[in-house]
Amino acid sequence: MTNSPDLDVSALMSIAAVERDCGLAKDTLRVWERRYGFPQPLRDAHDERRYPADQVAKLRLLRRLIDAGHRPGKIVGHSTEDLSALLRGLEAHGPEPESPAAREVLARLAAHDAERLRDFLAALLTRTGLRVFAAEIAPQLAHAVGAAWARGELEIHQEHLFTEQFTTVLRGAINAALGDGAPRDRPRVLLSTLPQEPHALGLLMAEAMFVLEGCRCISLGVQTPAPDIATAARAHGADILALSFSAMAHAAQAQAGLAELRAATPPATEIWAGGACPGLRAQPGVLLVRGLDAIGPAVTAWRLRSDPYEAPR
Amino acid sequence: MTNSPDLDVSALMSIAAVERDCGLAKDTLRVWERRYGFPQPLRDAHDERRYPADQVAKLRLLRRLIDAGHRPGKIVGHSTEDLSALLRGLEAHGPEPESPAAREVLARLAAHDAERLRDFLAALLTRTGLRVFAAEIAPQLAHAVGAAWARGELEIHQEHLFTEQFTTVLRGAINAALGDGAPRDRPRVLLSTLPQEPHALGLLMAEAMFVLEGCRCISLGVQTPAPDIATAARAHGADILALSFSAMAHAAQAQAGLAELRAATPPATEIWAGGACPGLRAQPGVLLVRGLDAIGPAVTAWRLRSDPYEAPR
DNA sequence: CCTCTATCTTTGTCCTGGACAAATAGGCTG
DNA sequence: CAGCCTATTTGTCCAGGACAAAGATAGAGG
Repeated sequence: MTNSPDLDVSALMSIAAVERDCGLAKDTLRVWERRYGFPQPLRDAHDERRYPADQVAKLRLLRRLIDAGHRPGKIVGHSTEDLSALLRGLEAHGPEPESPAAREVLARLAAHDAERLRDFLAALLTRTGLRVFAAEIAPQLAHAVGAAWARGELEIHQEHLFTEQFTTVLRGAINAALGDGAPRDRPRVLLSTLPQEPHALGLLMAEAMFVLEGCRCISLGVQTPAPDIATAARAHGADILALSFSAMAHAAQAQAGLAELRAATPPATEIWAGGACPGLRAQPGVLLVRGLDAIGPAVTAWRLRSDPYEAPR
Repeated sequence: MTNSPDLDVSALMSIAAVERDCGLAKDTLRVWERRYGFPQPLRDAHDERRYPADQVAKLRLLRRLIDAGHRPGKIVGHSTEDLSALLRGLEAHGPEPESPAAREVLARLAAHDAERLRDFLAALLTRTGLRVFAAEIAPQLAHAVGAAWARGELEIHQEHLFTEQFTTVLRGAINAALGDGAPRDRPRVLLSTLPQEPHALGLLMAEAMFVLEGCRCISLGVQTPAPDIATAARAHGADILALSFSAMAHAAQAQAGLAELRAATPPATEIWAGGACPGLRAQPGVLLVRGLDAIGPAVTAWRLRSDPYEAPR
């Protein structure tokens, strides 16, 4: 018998399964093996790679650390325990200590209590009003959850749960706000993110701010290719294109995308970029809107620019 | 000047972009080129493949036809027009050729009228009620929009716009439905999709059906890795895991993901799979729920199974 | 004539090992 | 300390070969 300590090899994950689970491309997995000697999968009867569960676990940790800014070559040699410790140590000293609201949210996430999480968010929204909630509380909470995830205190599914509940509450509030106070006709704002940005939270917060200013908002959701955003801008006669870039976005890619978009869009259409992405810079023809609080004044300025004679409301 | 008829090559799609867009693996794209002589991408300055838009469009058609049961070798030689005709022929045998509601939605999308599109959807919902809307109208509309996109009649941004408006309306209705009729405690249903499935519409429709049955729903949103879904199931004490697979999903990948999920989840937790994905099959430990109408009876059956003595409401 | 089984063909995925540009780090100078 | 230049790191691409699983086809037997 050959299957004494090693269970049947075919039960282990194939390279395709690992790619799905860890988000590391097959090519990357193979080149790491060649260069760093890790991972070191077994081989099945067809001489194909089979990854034991512990190696997959380590790969997941590596992925998260790399996303957080570490380099593969520096950390691939460490033990799984060391990596966990590293992950925990990250952002242990955030700029903000952590608001009571954020602590409450994290506690409810830790308890997997979806309903009470949503109730809490809804109550917070009612108490503070949409403006304060969207401009101050929401980014704070999103940041706290992101940081907790990077520290390894939250599982991915808990982040998903937060996103889902948060989206529900905020979207509901935006719709309610649309009801009272008929929006003005202008500016027409088209909101989206570029293909490399799958996070919808920032976009939603921005939409809330625009709606509060009485703008006419059209959201395309996330990950619209630049040429399609440009086409949509023309089709809808948009005055402003609002692009959101989360903290995880890559600044260089963002700049390239914005340049492409600027080139494809009529000059009369303004492009506004914002979000927590570090290193996001203004460039010719692209207005950088730093923070959600800046949206209101920017819209006022736009209205003055566009029609100085219309009295402000 | 070298850029006479051929625009800049670097604007064309890379092999990775085509993989994302068409759902055909890089290896597959290369081996097709070698075997069938199609696609035949240009090469950029680094001798890397660059795919013109028309070839990508044909690849999308091929993908759909293959999912519908055709073999690559038999159809790869046909022209784009022939393939469109084939695809139309397939969909002509659908249950309805195209409902008046679908035609109306497509018309409003064509006019880029976001607000009237949403008003129309909301009115439709009010008129028919959530049950009929979610179970019958919604899939019909989603299918019609998907088909129109595949036929090249809609731009991507119009599909995005539809998704966004549709999500808003349906999510609002689900929340309203949560208000009346306090849900029963069981079953607890955890909803999500696997990483290869980014479409949220099917998931949302399913959630509506579960909520109407008085289930306690927890949605993780889309693209949760299988191990994380399993962890979440344990954490929430879920009775049922509901997975959605859209028409664009790859049946083989879906099966593999479901098998992985089944292996990682306690046997007491049921796994239900559904959606428009062609070729989706039941497998040991996974219940195939064919169509949204089947959710109600399936929940009733679950309740009988789980507690035969509790009187049905 | 239909059904089941055995053989042939098609097709997706995996493999090795090489290459290279983009991103990042490190060192230097003003 | 900021800005520039160089070295290293790292992800992705490539070619072309191999093979098993899935699908089609043909033949045997009811």
